[in-house]
Amino acid sequence: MENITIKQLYRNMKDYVNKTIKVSGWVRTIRDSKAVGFIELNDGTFFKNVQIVFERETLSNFEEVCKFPSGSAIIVEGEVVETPQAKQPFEIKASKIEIEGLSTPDYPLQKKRHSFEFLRTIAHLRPRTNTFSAVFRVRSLVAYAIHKFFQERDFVYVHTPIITTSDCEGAGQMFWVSTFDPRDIPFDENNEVDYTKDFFGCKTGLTVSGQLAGEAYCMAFRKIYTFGPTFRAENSNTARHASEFWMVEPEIAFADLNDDMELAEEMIKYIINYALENAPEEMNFFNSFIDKELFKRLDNVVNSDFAHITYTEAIDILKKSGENFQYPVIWGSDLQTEHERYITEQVFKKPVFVTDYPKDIKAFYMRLNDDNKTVAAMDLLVPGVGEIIGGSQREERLDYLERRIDELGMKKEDYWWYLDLRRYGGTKHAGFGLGFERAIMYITGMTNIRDVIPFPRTPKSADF
RNA sequence: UCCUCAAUAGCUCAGCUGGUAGAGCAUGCGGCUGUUAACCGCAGGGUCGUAGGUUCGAGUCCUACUUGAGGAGCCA
Repeated sequence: MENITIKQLYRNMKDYVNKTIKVSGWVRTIRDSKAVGFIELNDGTFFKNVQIVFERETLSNFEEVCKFPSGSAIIVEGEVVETPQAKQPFEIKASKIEIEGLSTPDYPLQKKRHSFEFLRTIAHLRPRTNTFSAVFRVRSLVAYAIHKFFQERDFVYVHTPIITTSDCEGAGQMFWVSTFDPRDIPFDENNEVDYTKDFFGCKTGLTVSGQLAGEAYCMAFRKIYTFGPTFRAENSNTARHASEFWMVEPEIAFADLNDDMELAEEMIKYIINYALENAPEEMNFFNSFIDKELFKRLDNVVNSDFAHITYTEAIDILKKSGENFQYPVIWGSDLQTEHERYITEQVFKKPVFVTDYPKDIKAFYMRLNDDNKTVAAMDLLVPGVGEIIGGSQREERLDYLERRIDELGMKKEDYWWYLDLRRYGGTKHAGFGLGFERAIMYITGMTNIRDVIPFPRTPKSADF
């Protein structure tokens, strides 16, 4: 007998109607009465459940089935029957129900709403709930969409190192990687930690960004992207920060900041469309139960051009807004969250690129503009989530880059290979970093980054 | 790291100005000819986050700590 997935059933229902098939999955709930019972069965392949009907008269183990606790894994044989009047389009009249793995009555997932906080404490079971089933299927699809988007455009996927000596200057605190015995760390004659005795013979950490390495491959393949885990040891306690997250970092050669923004906008629209087209049930669920404005917002993103504004213009708008901001609006200081929110949520009500920030608040590798005060940087701000992308045109002029490294008191030797890229046929080039989880939050309407990562790592929390 | 709030049954919460704990859901048992967050009846279930303190008496007041949430900083 054919073993059918619930996805197949829903997608090609007509092929199975009035046929006897076999399905297997996990019991979400069971309701029973004297003569008949109903099982909500989910087999993992599809967001929706299939309803299994079982009757005392026709099922030999009726009593036993009634007592299956939620969560039990079962195998069902039965006939597919159309039910046009009912809530669900069809159901399965069971002729045989076998237990594969029994659950227990203390199964933590009840037939009721659970708080996301509680579900985080059972992160190993939460993918069995509607919300997390939807989140993580969408996460998977969007990851695929990102590869698809870049591969269709001839980008080369580069695996930049996870363990690295490059700390990308200011991108964030690193987790250090060492095989030292923490109770017995060797020191040199200056009483400094002697990293020459460590595993790699130097100080190493987990990557905070693959960008610098990405640039090297960009200078060979022209268009590249990275997509991998990123680690930041920042003591950030917000709904938008995690210590381990995934980042997408494309880098394009012979390209300037405008090309960079075009790419970013095209990519965001592409992945949103991909989710809407390939996970309609999940997206409908988000729109109904997580964020009632979701479709409205996403439609607005997909169908409108993103706004563009320079940092200086943004300061101007904020100053003239008449809003009573908690933090003063001063040219030269970074935009505060309240400022960013005002611009993207109140002024434009859609994604906004803010460009050309003062050089002193941005990283050393960003290209100096002709005004000598600002750099060719861009942040993409979106309503609700805030900064979802940060990018820039990179400084390709060797003398400018060296001068900047000196100004900031950094050591040129540490960047020898990065400077080489400018020495040996450097071109203008640009790139950006997309916070993958922030994109998932934006697409699903989930408001906490801990709920879009299977087993999230945040300060004081690395369970599972 | 800072500010604010929270922690009571498996879950979600109530518990007033201090007088030794309650509901709904879940679970168990029973009932119900088709339910769909099923319904009806009965039952079991709590050293009130931890450690101190004030008090005749603390879930309730005070202190510290832990964990969580929201906001801020940092960023993606």
